Amino acid sequence: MPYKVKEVADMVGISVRTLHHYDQIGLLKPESVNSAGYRLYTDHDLEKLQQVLFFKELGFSLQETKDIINSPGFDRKNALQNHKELLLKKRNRIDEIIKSVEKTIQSIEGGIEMDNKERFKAFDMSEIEKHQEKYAEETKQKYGHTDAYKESQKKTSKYTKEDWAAIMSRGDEIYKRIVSHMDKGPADPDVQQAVGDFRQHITDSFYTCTPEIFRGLGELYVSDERFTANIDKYKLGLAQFLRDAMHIYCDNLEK
Amino acid sequence: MPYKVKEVADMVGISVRTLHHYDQIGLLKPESVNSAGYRLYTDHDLEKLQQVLFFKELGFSLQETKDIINSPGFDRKNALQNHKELLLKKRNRIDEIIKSVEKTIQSIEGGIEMDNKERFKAFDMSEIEKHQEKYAEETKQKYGHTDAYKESQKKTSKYTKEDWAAIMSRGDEIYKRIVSHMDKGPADPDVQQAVGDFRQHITDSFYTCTPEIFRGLGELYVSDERFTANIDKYKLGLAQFLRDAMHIYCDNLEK
DNA sequence: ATAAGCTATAACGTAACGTCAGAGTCAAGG
DNA sequence: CCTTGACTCTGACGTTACGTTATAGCTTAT
Repeated sequence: MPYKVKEVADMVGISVRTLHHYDQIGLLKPESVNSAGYRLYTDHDLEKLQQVLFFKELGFSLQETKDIINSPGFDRKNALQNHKELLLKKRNRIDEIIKSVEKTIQSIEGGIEMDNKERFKAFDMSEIEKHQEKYAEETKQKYGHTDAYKESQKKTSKYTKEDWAAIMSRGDEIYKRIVSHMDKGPADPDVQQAVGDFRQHITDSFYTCTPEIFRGLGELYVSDERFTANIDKYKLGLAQFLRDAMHIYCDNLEK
Repeated sequence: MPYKVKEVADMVGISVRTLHHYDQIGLLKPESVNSAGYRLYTDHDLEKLQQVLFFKELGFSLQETKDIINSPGFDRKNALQNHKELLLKKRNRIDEIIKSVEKTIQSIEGGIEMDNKERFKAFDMSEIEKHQEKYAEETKQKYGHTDAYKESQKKTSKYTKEDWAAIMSRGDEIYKRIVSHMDKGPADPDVQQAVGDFRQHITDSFYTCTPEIFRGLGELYVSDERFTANIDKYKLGLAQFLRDAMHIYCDNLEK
């Protein structure tokens, strides 16, 4: 009943290496592994693989795909609706390019010059990219209202003024420690140590900070200017630096 | 009148780095460069860029694209016809995927299982890939340069100055050895031995030198005066002598 | 029991750029 | 005339999503 790598690979038209890779980065881990270490995929895994291929077709990176389909708020049906819309846009783009090809042929035949705006407007991806970003943003926001959020609400509701002060001071200390090591780059052991402490601090004070959430948090620090401004008060560029360091930290966790 | 990098980049919706890259690999070099080293693109360059983007859209690698559009037999109009066909296939593929998405939605709503063949057949690329290969093959043949050319490009691209020096010196040595035996005629064993070494040298340094290619090369040495002149620098008449010796060598191989 | 065909991990390679760093260029405004 | 900000250059290392190769263990049919 379970499928081995090559069976899956042949069935869906991808390489064995691709499946290995997806396993490695934690995007699609087989439901089980036998005693010899062979990966065994179930129908459920294939369903997930289909999802992955949809996202891939639409130009999402594997990391984004992973973040989206693993987020607690992920709604498969809603995702598929979104896919359909994006695919329609993609088709429109191809139609535009086809028109552009036809026009170019005509311009050759008729000896007519084509102007440059005309020549390149069909390649425009901004519409599609916008939709993608919106989509990614949407799903990210959704999980702001999930378990982590609830847990946080519950914990913080009981905090006294003194508790808050302690938490803020601890955060302050960690930020400053990171700033003091900034010159050594985001991958530096001391920085990574501090980043680990930071994650623990969040888990202790607010909610269970999973690697996924932690990564998302890092992204937020650069994408939301309110966060950026607040963090950069410690040192200009800290937000970006922190995001990078958190990213590296999460990457290392997965290995 | 000429455009600078950023102007082009903004006009077509790609990055400056991409243009740098295309220049670097020789895919799209600007028509001119000013005294400060600034790249200056003309309308003609933009036309070529449009071609490149078409090929890119269709999934050709930059190397393939380069080979195709630089080949003497390249016919722009014919290429565009081909593009149109491929784009139509691509659109069909997207239509299939859209159908697949719809079916998946239905299967969720209806609680119906979708079987695995069904699930993945839309992602199939074989049709498109086949067309691409056919296309690439077609234009390649027109050129006459085949795999040997490609192999040579690949090998030689990695050579350092030292490598080149070694190769040239080895060729030099072989030529001189042949000259030293010229009085004994092209069929002489020592000459034939040297000719064999020469063929091996070509295979090692450039491309798999089959007997057919080797024979053709010999012909080239007398038919193309640039080759003749170069070889006759060692000794007047060497080119003709070498051709004869290579001819005999190949005849002997076939027996 | 042995070959053929599959599996594993590890590690290096590749394509098409992205992303700095360090330095020169150029047009507009003070 | 000089400065400043936006633009340009050339390296050169980083990244993504795998491809490729090497080495070794497993499994199945003859």
